[in-house]
Amino acid sequence: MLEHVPQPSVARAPDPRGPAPTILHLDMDAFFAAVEQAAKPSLRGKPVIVGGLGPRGVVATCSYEARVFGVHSAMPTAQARRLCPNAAYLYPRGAVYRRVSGQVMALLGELSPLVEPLSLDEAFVDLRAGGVPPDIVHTRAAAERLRADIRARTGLPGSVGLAGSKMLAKIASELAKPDGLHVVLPGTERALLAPMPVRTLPGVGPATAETLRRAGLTTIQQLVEAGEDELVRLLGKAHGAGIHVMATGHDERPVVAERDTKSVSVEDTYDVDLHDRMRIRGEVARLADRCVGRLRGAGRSGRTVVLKVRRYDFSTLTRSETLRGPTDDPVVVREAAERLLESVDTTGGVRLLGVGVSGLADYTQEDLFAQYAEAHPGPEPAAGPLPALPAPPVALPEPEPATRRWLPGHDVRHAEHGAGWVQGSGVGRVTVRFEEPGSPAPGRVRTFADDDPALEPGEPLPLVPEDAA
DNA sequence: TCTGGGGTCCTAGGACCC
DNA sequence: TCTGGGGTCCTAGGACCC
Repeated sequence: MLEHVPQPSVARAPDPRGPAPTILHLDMDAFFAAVEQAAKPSLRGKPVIVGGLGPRGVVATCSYEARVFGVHSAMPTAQARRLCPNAAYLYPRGAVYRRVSGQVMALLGELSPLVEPLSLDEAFVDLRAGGVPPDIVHTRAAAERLRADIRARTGLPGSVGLAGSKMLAKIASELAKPDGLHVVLPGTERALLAPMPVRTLPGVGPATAETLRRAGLTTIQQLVEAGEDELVRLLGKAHGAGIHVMATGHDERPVVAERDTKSVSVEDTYDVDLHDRMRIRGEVARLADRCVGRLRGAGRSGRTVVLKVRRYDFSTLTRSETLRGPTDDPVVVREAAERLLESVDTTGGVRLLGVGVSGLADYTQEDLFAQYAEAHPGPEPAAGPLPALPAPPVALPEPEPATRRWLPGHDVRHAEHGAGWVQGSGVGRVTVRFEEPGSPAPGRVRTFADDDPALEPGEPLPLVPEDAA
């Protein structure tokens, strides 16, 4: 799991105590919830929970005010409602988070060409590659400037860890939260790690932690004392060795700027289990089309089609089929997914279906068609066995028109009252709070009929006026 | 009123080839 | 003539991450 690649050679003599803290890890604080609080003045200082709001939804992110009640990420939303009934419950606004993330990543790009995003709200930066002198004074100054720039540009707090490796930089940003900076000084790494729980190490999740606990190992210090051989015995070769290396404070993984996407997938969990086989087939076809839509959006094609089924009892299985060549043809992917479904027993009901494509190539169907036409001049492709490739490029079916649903948290505009967001809806009514990111105080609340012609979906507004940066 | 959605990487067995 | 050994591809499942 760990790649042991030597770091680029250093212009200065390396510190004998360990590498200078030139790896920066940024982690935005409660990102989705913080964006919502910035966008909606009435929510500032209040518990905010962003996630799936249906009967099977889970919390994606919650504000610090909600964490006080015991709410956390990945908790079922129903449980969060019991713990914190007065929070604001909002559907995620993915487009807004992606836009803000783009602003943050752009600021990181100004620090160094070596930026490795881990998600919308997290990234590693190799400061040395950005020409920041590898000493604590300069790296600390760069980190503080970054935090200030992020706040000025987006209005949001972010925490930063600085250390000599990715592992320790990430641990440091966790220590820095909320809205702080933590630097791991060279030579202090092992003492910092020693008392921490094994779960602190990347790659140690619930299963590994339980295996280690049964062996009497709960702290990182104990992992070091157990030794590599024992960890390999407990966890297997690759995992055990990797965990041992990290427990001793070593982590040579380089910051990698551009990772290639290796798979594309979509999945849906249904509010109630699906039983009807025709319905299930129809859903698989829809998912295949959505998956191909994403695949094409990325300008890619793929060779292996994967069907995922989660049954009523949460048991999950996958079936896959590898085609002769990569495709981005919705018909090909749909038919493969439907074939795979034939081998799956769905009696008892299905709670989730998913379709994915892996084995990605940098081609679209149009490219393949052009390639084929070039290689096989003539009116019709031969009907021979090998190149199943080209029927002419197939268009994706039009997505079904978006039904007008008023989801809590989403933006609306009223002909008379202006911009606002949905607070709640039901029984033919929708309640809207009229406020904008720059509003000085909580906005006023109005309730409308949910088919009021004066009300329409609105565009999200910038958190900070565009000219502020 | 249990358990989302989007990914990555690793393992292990069997097929197949040389 | 009773059982090679290595390498790659495919499939399925699982752990982990945010």
